Amino acid sequence: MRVFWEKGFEGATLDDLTAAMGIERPSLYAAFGSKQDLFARAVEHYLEGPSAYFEEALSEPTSRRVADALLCGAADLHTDPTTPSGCLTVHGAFLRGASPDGPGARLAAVRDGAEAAIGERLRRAVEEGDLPSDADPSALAAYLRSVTYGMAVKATGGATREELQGVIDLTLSAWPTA
Amino acid sequence: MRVFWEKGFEGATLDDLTAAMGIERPSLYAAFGSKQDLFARAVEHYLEGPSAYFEEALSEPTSRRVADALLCGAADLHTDPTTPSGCLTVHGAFLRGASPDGPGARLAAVRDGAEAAIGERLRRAVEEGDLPSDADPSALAAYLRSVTYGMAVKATGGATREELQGVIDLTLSAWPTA
DNA sequence: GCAGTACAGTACTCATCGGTACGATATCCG
DNA sequence: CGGATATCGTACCGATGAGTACTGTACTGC
Repeated sequence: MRVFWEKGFEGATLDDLTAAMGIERPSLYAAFGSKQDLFARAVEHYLEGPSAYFEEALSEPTSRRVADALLCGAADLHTDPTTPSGCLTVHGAFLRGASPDGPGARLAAVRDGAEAAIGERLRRAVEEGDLPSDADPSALAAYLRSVTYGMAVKATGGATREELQGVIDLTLSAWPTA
Repeated sequence: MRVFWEKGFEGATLDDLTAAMGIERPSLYAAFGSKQDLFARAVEHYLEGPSAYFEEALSEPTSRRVADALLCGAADLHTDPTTPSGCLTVHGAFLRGASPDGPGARLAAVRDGAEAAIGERLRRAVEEGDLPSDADPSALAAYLRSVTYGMAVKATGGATREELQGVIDLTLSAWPTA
């Protein structure tokens, strides 16, 4: 997973992958079938492990705390010194092949699903009166995702957690209150 | 330029490039030297052409108008139907090689330079009283760049100009006033 | 009209990538 | 202890990428 995270799908060669896993190529193919299948498994692990903050964030009681948890979770993850910088799913947004069943499409679905989930959560917040009735949950979700993507790009380029905190603070200062 | 813009440095093959230019490989090498050199030229043209909105935006009279022009210019560019989606420099943020003189490093310098230029402009705005004295120009610049990068990622994934406008509106609602 | 030169295009080289066949080695069961 | 089997690793294959040598042609200068 870390190899894909660090180098992306195309940047990760089989030599990289086998070296990181301590197994040889035939074993890898016996266990996973293909590079694409292995990547799919890596994405699953990423979503269940490092990116698990996401689901937890959606469970926060107020929309503002949801937003804060999403942004801080992403910033923590993208600058965690024990893991590669940046975001696996954002890294995968720039794949050569655009085949509808390829890894790029899968990641696009993951990203779209995440934004939709945030939108749903914020829609509930409007219903609960936690957000003003004229707030646009979809736009707020797109905003949060944009900032998150942007932080991933900046983290890939070497931004620090502190810099990203400044971004988060400004982002949240735009958050509407009921 | 368009080929690199659309496919990135590594995604653009020599066949793509020669086909787009209507010349053959040896002519390309005679004229530009190498793929990297050609890419450097493409980046120059990108900065001077499509991305020229940037310098104009910095000349806007108020910091808020600077921010608005930067964000709208980026959104327009990234969703212009006559050009590839997304941003050449963001696309290049995810290159395999990390060689200090490679195309990745060059683009990183471009991105860092852009953020620094925005920071400078906003610092001036603080001095001029156009921004409150407790505003943090660097943080605001990082915020603008994050949103811009995020819009580029979203545009690459197919976001529309209208969606991005929602992001811009929210982004600017966080803008401090003197 | 002819020699010299510059150029365009074809076809090649070398490296690397994803994926696999095959031989060597170890393991398990009778 | 022996043989079938499962597993591991080396070595290979076809495809594709960047970069280049070579040949034929057109054009210039005399």
